[in-house]
Amino acid sequence: MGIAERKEREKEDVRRKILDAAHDLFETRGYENVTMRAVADAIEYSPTTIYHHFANKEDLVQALCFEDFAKLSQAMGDRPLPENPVDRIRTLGHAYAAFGVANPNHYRFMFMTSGEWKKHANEEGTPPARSYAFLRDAVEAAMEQGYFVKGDVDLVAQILWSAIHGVVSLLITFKPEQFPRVPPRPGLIEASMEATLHGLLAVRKEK
Amino acid sequence: MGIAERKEREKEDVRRKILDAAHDLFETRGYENVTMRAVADAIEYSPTTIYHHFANKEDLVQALCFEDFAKLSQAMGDRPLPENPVDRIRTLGHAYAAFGVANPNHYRFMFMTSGEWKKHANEEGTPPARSYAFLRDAVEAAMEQGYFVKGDVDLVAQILWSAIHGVVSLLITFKPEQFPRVPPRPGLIEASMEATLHGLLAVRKEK
DNA sequence: GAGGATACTTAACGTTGTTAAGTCACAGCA
DNA sequence: TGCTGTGACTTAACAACGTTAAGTATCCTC
Repeated sequence: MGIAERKEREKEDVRRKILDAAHDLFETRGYENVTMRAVADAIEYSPTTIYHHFANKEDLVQALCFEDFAKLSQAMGDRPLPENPVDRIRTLGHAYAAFGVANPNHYRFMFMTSGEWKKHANEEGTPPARSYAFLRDAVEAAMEQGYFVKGDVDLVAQILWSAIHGVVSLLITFKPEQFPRVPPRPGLIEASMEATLHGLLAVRKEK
Repeated sequence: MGIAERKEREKEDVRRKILDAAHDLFETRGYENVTMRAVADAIEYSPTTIYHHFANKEDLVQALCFEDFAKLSQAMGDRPLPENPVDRIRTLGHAYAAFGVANPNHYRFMFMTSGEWKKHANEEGTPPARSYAFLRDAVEAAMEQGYFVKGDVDLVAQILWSAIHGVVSLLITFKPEQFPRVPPRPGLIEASMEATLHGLLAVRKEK
């Protein structure tokens, strides 16, 4: 009885088309220009069709977002990670920043807009949680091996996350010429990460 | 001939009413619920009236934004700033973070959405530029007095800005229970600022 | 071939930002 | 005092948005 499977597959195809078209629009026209009608036009279906595959726009955009989180955690995990935990944090940070700068519209939606869908971001196994786990593990190792002062692993992971997120989000929010007074300095990403890492290293002199 | 002045004043009053109503809506209902009609309802005028005071919604919201930037730079400058430049950076950071956490919707619009209006953010004398100047001056002093390694003042200022911005923006984007795996650790703001400052201090041990 | 499920479309609703056209009060001049 | 014009404001409408009720068409099942 392959008929049900074929129908399933055809329905899945349309769903895929919708997601791909939405992804494209997202990237080329930005979030505010991803309208249900535009997506429908792109795949040559009526707007109503989308509602047979997604409950509403938020639902569609959440599905898109989870796919992007999966891409992010893949980008963070695919190249071989250094043994040294501090170097590992550096590598992860670079992959994270590169993803954000290369996909500003997706990054904006993933990390810079609130939404009910983020309700499940903290559940183990979801893409956001997996991305965070990469960082957390490295921080834990860095503490165990004496690179960082032993302490609250999540606090340190959040410090590192917010530092790199701060740079990325400023870079994609303000065009270079819109930065207050001075465009972003070249090497800001690296310099910010190095400063934060240095600040966390165990051997340091108090002010 | 006080008539022209009185008319001027009356027009200014309506403009003020619009801005105040929009400000309130912004705070209580969030950006997406600030509609021209809602603002008009709040001040008991027709929606069209707003267009006699502002070119369009973006223009209105830009005016709102510049006012908020003025409040921010006031919040950063009103309490007496410590002499010690590193302490001054701490104080400025706290004021900045407190403003962001207390006014998430305004903060979101000021620092987390791109817009043509930000075109003028880099011009000297504008509120955004003034806020940045506070930080930059402190960094410059910290370098001259030997607290920070002498180098690119703007780079260091941008590192500090992005660090504190990263924390604030994550805090107002993700509800505590939406953080990946673990809610924001208490003291994250302070810990992040201290880590960054330590990382920038002149006396430090390389890894 | 009848019945029914399922994928899709048409047409509409209410809401949004925005604007063309019109009203109305009042200052300035005769 | 009455005419005139300016300018603040309103009414009514437009197109585009997200969303949905109702209808059509296609194809599997019996």
